[in-house]
Amino acid sequence: MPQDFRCNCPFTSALDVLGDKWILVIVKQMLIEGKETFKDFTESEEAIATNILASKLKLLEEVGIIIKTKRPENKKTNLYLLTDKGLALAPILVELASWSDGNLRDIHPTIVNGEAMELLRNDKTAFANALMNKYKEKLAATKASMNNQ
Amino acid sequence: MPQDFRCNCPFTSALDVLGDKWILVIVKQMLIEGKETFKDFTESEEAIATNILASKLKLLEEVGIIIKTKRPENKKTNLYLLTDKGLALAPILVELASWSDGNLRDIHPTIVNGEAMELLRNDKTAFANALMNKYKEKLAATKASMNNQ
DNA sequence: TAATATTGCTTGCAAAACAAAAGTAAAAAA
DNA sequence: TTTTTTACTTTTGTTTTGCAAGCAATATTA
Repeated sequence: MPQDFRCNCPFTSALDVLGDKWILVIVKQMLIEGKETFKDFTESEEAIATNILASKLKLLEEVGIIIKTKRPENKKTNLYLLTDKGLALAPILVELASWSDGNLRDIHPTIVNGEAMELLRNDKTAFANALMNKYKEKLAATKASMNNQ
Repeated sequence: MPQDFRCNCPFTSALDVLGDKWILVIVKQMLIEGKETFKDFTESEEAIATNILASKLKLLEEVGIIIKTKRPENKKTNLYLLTDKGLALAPILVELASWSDGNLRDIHPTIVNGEAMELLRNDKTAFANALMNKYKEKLAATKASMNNQ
């Protein structure tokens, strides 16, 4: 199923791809929590069911937000990594968190409010860039370790 | 049903509220296309079904993103207006459109690419602020016309 | 004023998406 | 070589979505 779009509106088209409860949560887990294997995702606090995880990972790969690889020394464990298209979602995630921070605490008082949130509040663009750079470094390290094998 | 949250993560919590195919499309229609009545929404190009529209409007109201009013001279037509909490979604919408612009054209070449998109590309923050200010002016005008009656 | 149209829904039903639990096959570890 | 781990798939519901029709209250037109 090659993604279907409702119309030519850029807002709506983004939601045709990203508009559900899981897609961006998976991207967040990769970008912020460093998850990269099927098992990693099943162990997250959001507790996604394995059948849904499998279908969403497939969709993310089809759209080009992630790629699926393996480390040369391990034939079993798949590695799911963000592409540039996936990394470009960082500013959306940051805006989502910022909106929660400012507008959801009245109906959901236990939303975390740590040091990272302070940084995010202070400069959203810088926060998003930091996330992307950190992930790019990780990607570079992963690639390097693969070539060493 | 008072909104349920999966966990205390600000990213995930935003998606608990906004993560579906319609919520942000309705907000977009209000903020960008100036829609404000039930009929307005049913006539949009995204063609939402009336039962889904009704349920989503209810949810948006419960969460506090919109309010439902009437003009004093018309007892039939409901007016749905964005609250501050709803207006604060503008930066998210802008980031979504920006991501589409830069990352979806390969699989969806007919995404619109007009003058507005150029402005958005040029300065996302300014674009979001302009949207919010324009809507606030409209709100002020609506309120004023109500007091005149 | 009576008939007609409009607005804002609700209801019923089929299809698709989501979810919990269990099962499975290949690879890795003991 | 047995056990465990990883990455799924399958099965069986339940919930959400979507289409079509219906309906009541208000507004408009004749």
